[in-house]
Amino acid sequence: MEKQATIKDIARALQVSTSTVSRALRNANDVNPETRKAVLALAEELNYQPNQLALSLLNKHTHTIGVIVPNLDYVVAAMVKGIDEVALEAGYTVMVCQSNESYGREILNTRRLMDSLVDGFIISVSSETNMVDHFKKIQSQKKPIVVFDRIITELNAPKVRLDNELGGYLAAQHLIDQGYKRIAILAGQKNLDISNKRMDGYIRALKENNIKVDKDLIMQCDFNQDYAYVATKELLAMKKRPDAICTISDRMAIGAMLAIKEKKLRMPHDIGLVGFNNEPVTSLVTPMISSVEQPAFEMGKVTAKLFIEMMHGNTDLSETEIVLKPKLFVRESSQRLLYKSPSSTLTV
Amino acid sequence: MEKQATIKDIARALQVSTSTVSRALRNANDVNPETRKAVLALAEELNYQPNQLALSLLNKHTHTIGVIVPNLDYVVAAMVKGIDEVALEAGYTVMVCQSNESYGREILNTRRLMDSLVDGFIISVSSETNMVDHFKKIQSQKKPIVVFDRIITELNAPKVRLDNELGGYLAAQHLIDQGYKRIAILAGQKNLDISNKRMDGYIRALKENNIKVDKDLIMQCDFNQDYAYVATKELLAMKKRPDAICTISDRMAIGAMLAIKEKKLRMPHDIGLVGFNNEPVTSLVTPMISSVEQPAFEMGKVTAKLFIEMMHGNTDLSETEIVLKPKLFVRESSQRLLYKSPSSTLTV
DNA sequence: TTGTAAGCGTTATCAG
DNA sequence: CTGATAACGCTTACAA
Repeated sequence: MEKQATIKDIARALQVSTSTVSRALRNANDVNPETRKAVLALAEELNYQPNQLALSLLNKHTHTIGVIVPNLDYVVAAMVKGIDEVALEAGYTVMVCQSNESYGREILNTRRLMDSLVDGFIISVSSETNMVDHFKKIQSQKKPIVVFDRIITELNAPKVRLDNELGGYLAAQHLIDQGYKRIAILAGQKNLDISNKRMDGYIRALKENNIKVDKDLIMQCDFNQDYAYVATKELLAMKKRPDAICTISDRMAIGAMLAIKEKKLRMPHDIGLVGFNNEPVTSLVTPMISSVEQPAFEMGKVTAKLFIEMMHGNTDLSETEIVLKPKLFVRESSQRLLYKSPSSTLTV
Repeated sequence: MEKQATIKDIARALQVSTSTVSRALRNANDVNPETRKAVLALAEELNYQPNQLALSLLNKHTHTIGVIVPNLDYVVAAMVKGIDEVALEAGYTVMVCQSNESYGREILNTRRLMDSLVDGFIISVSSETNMVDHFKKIQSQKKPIVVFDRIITELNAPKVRLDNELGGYLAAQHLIDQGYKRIAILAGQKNLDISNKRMDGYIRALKENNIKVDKDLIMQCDFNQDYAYVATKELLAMKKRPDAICTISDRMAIGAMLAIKEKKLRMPHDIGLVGFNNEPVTSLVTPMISSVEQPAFEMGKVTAKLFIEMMHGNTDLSETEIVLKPKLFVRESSQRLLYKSPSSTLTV
């Protein structure tokens, strides 16, 4: 069982032509039962596996999907798992590459995957990405792209995303309902659609409730915990500090929480907090953090299904945009109405 | 720029043979400068990219590594990131597949990746895996395998792993140092080397300190939080309940913590707890959980390097086993000596 | 310096 | 029912 056996080996051993072997193997109808049996037996014995490379060269497809994601954080991992699930089922293998939030890395990844001749791409862009030339190049070569989660509007491709605007709205509206008046938001980078939309939702909630939008309460910072920590310290140092904070990720919420604890402010009494993603950690910290959940696994599945559909592609899906709904999970960090006093039930 | 341009297109356009084009493209020395210039210019214009499939078919390698992991949890994601880093640098693209802790899925993944003709494999086995036939099949076809993290001793392949025994030892010894007497352990499944080794370390620590090993205090349960929660409840219901618990993952530590809190026991006063992995969550919960750190990113890098070395493969590395050292991070959950009384400094 | 032809593993088309 | 032959895109002797 040294080198993989090929059709030729079988043909030679059986004194027939390669085409006969090929036919026998694929159960074509016009082959002598005797011959077929012999071929099948030998194939089994030699542990014959068709060389996919040769097939791909012939058929021009590899049954492989290139997935490019900015990182493999909790939510993204869940999305990837969803993609994986559906892809596997449909007979596709998935190549996952991380851009590490780097534009350059993303370009490199796309090139590498193109080289590997994936059949198409499923992409969530890096936070640095605001040009799409590298993706358009893919499309110009007729390879389908589906964009998900961090979509990029400039690209003409089917999209699957969360209703981020609604997510931001839900968070802010909830804080308003709880009686908070000066609500700040830790938004992400300016060029991320995902951040802007969540911020839009926040703004809409304020406006609908006739609360003036205060630019000073909008912090555009990096997605991560440390930046959020710093930004929150800034917010809390203001003369008129906010009495609630929306964030667009749980990681940022954690950063904010750390800054809040450092200031010895009590949640939800002195200040309210809402995260985003509904990671398990939100119900592990004290107080537990309210958070907007996105159906990550589901999103992955939907995206992969869309991709498969596109591959089979009769219909034009380029205008398709599937929007999934977020859901707010209310926990301690924002329920001011429930806890009038600094009750000890909050800290176990 | 419709279909990818091929060497033939260039040849036809320039009225030369494909071999000339091929040579010109690869800067072979025996080609007319004029011709070469023309070829290069046209290639550029047509955005010519060599078809890797054809090359692979010819050269029998794809510059692709198949990575199979049981899941994409925090630590694993970090390892994958490390692998990715090194692989990319070395010109390899990585195909990450999750087995979802399923033996069947793992087999499917290996077959798929073999079909995709990856050059070799980097593998961390599923918790269900105790047969290695599917891996031996790979090896019989001369594809290199490097096993990492969850290694499987039955397989004759280079291995990269944590000194799990030491990890377990560190945790238990620390608890002993803190004066805990009845130390339980939540170990993982029996067939996971990783679990057994950590348990061995725990046992060694007890023995070295002349503490009798009590079978009842050793719980073999699944890796996850819920099982750990249940197991801990059982432990705490014993007539002579343990006064400290070692776990082999932070997820399990969290499960244990939940059960402990439910019982209204105080950490570290009434009971000590140590986790494993040093995930960020350990310092976010109250009390903060001591945990054994493994250099995950580093492990990924080392593994990939070993793989690359194996590919270039002159030397026989099959006996190689690289062992990385864990490090204990001591936090509140186990520092009994520091906190004599149920001080409020523990809960913010 | 260039072209021809064979080969990588497979399938499809067309004769026989 | 079976066998040549060409083709997928590329490289590489070998010949010219």
